[in-house]
Amino acid sequence: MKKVYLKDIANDLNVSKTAVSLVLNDKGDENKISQDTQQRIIEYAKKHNYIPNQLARGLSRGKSETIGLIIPNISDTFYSKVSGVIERKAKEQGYTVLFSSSYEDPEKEGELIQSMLNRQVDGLIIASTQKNQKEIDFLKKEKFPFVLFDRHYPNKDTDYVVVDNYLGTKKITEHLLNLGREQIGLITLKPALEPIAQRLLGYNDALKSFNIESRKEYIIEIEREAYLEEIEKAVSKLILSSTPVDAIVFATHYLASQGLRVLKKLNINVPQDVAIVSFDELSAFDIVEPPITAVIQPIKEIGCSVIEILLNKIESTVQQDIKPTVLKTKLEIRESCGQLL
Amino acid sequence: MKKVYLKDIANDLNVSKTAVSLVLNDKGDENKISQDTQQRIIEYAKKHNYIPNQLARGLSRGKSETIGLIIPNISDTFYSKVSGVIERKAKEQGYTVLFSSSYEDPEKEGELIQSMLNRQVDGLIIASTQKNQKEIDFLKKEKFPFVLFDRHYPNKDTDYVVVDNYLGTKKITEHLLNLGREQIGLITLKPALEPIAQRLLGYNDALKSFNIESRKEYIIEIEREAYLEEIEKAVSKLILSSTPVDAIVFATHYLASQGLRVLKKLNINVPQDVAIVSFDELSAFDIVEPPITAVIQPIKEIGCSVIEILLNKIESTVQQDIKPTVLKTKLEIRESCGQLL
DNA sequence: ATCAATAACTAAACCGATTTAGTGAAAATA
DNA sequence: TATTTTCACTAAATCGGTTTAGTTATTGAT
Repeated sequence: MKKVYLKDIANDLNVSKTAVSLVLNDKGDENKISQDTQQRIIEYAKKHNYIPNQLARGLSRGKSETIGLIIPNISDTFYSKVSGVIERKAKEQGYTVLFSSSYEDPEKEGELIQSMLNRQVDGLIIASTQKNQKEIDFLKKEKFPFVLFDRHYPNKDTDYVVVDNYLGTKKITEHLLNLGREQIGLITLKPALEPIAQRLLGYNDALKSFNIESRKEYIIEIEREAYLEEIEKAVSKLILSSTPVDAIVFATHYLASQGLRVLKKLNINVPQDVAIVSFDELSAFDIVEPPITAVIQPIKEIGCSVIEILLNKIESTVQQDIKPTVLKTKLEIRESCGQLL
Repeated sequence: MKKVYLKDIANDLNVSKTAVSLVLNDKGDENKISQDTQQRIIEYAKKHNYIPNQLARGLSRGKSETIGLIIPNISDTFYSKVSGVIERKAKEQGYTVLFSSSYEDPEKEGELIQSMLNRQVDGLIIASTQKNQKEIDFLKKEKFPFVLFDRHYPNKDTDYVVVDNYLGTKKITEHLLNLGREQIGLITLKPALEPIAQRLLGYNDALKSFNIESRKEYIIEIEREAYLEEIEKAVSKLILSSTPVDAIVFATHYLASQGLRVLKKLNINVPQDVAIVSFDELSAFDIVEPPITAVIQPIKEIGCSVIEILLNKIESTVQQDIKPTVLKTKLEIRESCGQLL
């Protein structure tokens, strides 16, 4: 069975390509194609399994019904879950998703944006490395529809969807303080990224609100690329210091799980010796030993907001306002903080 | 700054579209375009940030440099990790990945295959619901490049990449038997899928090789959609039976983690009261309580094999043989099986 | 001086749709 | 009866590239 094109249908049925195209795009009625002809076209198309070529379609309509998704890493549970939501919602509206991971490489991210643009995506969703001011400016200037999520450029006026990283971290830190912990360490990443910077602020402000001075040596900023090794040093330093901590805040789920791994290895009792909390979680955090208290990100809401804003921008003809969305996190209390001291 | 097209470059530089196209596609030399002209074209393109339209390009070349990835669920850690590998490798070869989740719905999967085809993907990667014989036959008949992974159609002659589900499950079951466990239950899914069926076989054959009779009431097959509730019943049944099990094999990572959750809730000691093992794992399985013994799938190898086979098919002009790939799993022994009884 | 070969291009067809601007015939209106 | 509307279509341009089949002008060989 040979592939069948619009032209073939037109030829075989002795009608014009125009008629076929109109009918198959549900514009037969408004263009007064007779019911009989419509029937014949639709039947023929179905019978011969006509598959329209989206490249041709996209080219002539200037719209590809595709959106580009650029994230740091699809293997990370947070991004894979948000991606799942985004893809499902996009599909519901007829869009397909092209995705690529930047692996935190700004240059790669820049290339990906270009590559997505030349693939004529109708819009872009980016969890950025935050080092591509130029590309973002370009998108803005061209009025190209895009939404940032998870990480935004705080000095740029763009649409974005983030969670309240500041408040989330403040909440978990205060939770520790409320339980009587006072020597609280923070293991975080080098704060190049906005959410990470916000988490540091939240930690500091929580201490401040309890009149506890933030100690430089309690705050350890790790290089992401070498976090597996560095976290071991970090934990040891906090625990074996002359003034050891009695609690540790981990700024991401992978820092927390690796941190717990190290604590177990060092035979430190959690939460008796140190309490731990995590910003963001893994699905197994409730069955690890001990179950880890964490601030949870509203995955579904993030994905839904992102896609809603983007599709609005793509499909509405009037200029949409730029609207930042900041979602609330949720504190999930488990046993890794222990009871009131 | 207006968008610049091939035509514009040609007009502004007083050369033909042909020349511009050839030069920008690195075919200037072989088509004897003078160095000078090449220079001018390349400079102009760079200066004006020329972005070729891939839809147009794809349309005229009959190739989109895109591959389609259809999986049950991008949010599942196994698929998201394999997807990560696939996307990275694809990108290295200049391909971008379109992805969509079928959520185990065969009808949706069928639509996705059609949708990918009309988007003119150059090849397809599918972790199938295994209920789309028709579509698979269609792809075969059209000689369309595709590779199945994780789940294949055992009665169909196609390329696929899977792990040895049979042997993997046999290994973990035998591990339990070697430690002296004899009343071994299996919590698995309704065996519509090939890997699940294979896991059941592996479990049964392990028992057989130890001359232990497989008991019907020890094998519980769960409906995937309702696994969270059903697993509770399943575990209770195995544990509270008049002849309770002393070990449970879980056929997937999510069954295992949910199973452990339930065991904890029921105050059953693992591994003292029951040992547990899992086929496939979550990244936190080493820090849950107790750490769960599991059979590990070689994620990276799976992804690499898939993409290698597919790109080979896409890019080679000669017909490639159909080649099944079966990869080995690895047994990761942790504490959830305890010591030799 | 003549013919073939080569260098440096280009015009135009083509990919497979969508869409604009019409067309001829029949029906409705003046 | 003449004119306008409506009906049921269609020819051809267009989207933005790639590619085939030439075309000149120049150089080299005989």
